[in-house]
Amino acid sequence: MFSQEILKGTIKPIIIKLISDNGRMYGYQITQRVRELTAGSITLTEGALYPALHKLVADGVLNVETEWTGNRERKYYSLSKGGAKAAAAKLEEVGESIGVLAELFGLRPPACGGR
Amino acid sequence: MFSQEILKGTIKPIIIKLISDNGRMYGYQITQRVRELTAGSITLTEGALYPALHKLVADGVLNVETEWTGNRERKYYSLSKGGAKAAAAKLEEVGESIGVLAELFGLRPPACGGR
DNA sequence: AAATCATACATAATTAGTTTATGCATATGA
DNA sequence: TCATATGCATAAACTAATTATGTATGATTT
Repeated sequence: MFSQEILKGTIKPIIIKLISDNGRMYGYQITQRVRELTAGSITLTEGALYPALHKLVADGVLNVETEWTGNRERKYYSLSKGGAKAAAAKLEEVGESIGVLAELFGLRPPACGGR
Repeated sequence: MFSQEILKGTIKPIIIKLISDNGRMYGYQITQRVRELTAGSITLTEGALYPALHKLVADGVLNVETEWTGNRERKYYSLSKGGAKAAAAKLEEVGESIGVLAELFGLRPPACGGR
């Protein structure tokens, strides 16, 4: 069982990670992809997702382009030029942080040669 | 650089982990131990720590005993009888969650034989 | 002697982030 | 026709953390 409380503070990094990997994505797609990648463990709610996306745009990290497929609106997000550097730094920071937590909680078997 | 935002939602599990490992600890000691174990990466602020401790007591997870060493007050916390089971479950949940995040962020080299 | 730091507790106001609930709109399948 | 899926969005309520204080003692530094 995934602990949703751990998710706090990770939504923006998750968005950045997915967009970094896929070039550009739209909101609904992000929720589906996260569900897929985590085998249902993580569910991003709209109430958390959309404000986070808007904030990333406001902060200049992401760009938005609105497109219409048939009669349906989609807002594609991608890393802004300036945002790409910030995003990479952020991801590294998050990686380190997760590593620290993993170690603190004894989740890194030393035999495995932790990174 | 550790991202404090990742810390959100992990304070109570961290407390539980340390007390599980050490039997009983007092607040200030927990802050010092966490700093030590994480080589300064994680700093628990009092404003987050004490309310969390009080809540764990209120929830019946922890017991408190007040002691005096010289003229200084210490409140030792330990797992309550009922809390031990809940604590173990919580720690497993957190372990899984960190694992899911690690995988999502690509922090688990498959060569290492993910868990 | 005074100031600063370490130990040790605590709370209150503010800020931030999430959940829950709701809303709009189109398309599809039961 | 009603539920489900797609796709966006926001607002109220809740939870949790930061920041800023506050009390008090002991040790160390200036």
